[in-house]
Amino acid sequence: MSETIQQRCAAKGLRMTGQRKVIAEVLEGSDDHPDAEELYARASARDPRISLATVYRTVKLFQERGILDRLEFGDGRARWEDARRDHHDHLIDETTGQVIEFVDEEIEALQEKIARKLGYRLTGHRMELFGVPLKKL
Amino acid sequence: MSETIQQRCAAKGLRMTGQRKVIAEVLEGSDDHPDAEELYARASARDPRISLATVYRTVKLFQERGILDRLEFGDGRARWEDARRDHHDHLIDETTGQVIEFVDEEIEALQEKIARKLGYRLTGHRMELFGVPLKKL
DNA sequence: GTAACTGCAAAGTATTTGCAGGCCT
DNA sequence: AGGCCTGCAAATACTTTGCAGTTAC
Repeated sequence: MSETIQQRCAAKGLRMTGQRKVIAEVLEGSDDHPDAEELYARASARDPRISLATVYRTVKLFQERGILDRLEFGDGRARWEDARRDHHDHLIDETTGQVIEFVDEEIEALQEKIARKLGYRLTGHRMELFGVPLKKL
Repeated sequence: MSETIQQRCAAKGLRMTGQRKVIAEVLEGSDDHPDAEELYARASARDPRISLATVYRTVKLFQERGILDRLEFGDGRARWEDARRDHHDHLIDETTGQVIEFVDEEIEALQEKIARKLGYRLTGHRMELFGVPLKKL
């Protein structure tokens, strides 16, 4: 495993308040894609001394520091996940809202190829397969 | 070229009010990705007899009928484009917000392959390359 | 000690909706 | 004619922010 979120926060010199610790722990223990409200619920369960506003401020801060990735699944709210989770992509079933994680080696190469073709350089791994109308076979 | 938006509306039996005609025309004449506010501005320029609420209702209706695609570029508002535009994908520069359209044959095959692997079937062509941190070379 | 952080509530965006009147077919 | 559509404004949903008090370092 790679460093915990808290370790990365410390490495970046972030002041670790009680609230930030709790939010970091919640995120470390999540392998799904919680939105702010859900994070707030999980964090409040551990420590009620926390507000929704702080959740919003914290995830934004963590994202700016590259600790979290912000995801959008098309339902109008932002979702969050540890930027250090093993690389994977998301496939969203627009009818059910189901999120499927997957990995594909070709995507790695393709990301690189397309970016290069367009005169860009990839500095991260996040990619979304987005908005594909799907039906179960 | 394929059918106009208005033709597809008629084919689907949608009542063509003055407002819907104007919005359809604006969309037919757009090759970018306007949001609701921008569509409202362009439509108002042609005919001031239109409200923002109607723009929202109309794009939602058109999307449900498969006439428009809804895009999300990570800035919190929905963007719209004709679902019949030539197939292409979007690469978003998260720093500048710049949207780059591109086409890549491998993506076609990859979409199909991944969907199949996961037990899904693609019924459309829309895909987004999303959330990739980029830097100009 | 002091600058950064937090809770609370109010403000800000983007989008949706109830209602009374207007317009396609 | 009759139901669908529209404008307006209020409501909703998500997120941000001003301020006064609190806390990490």
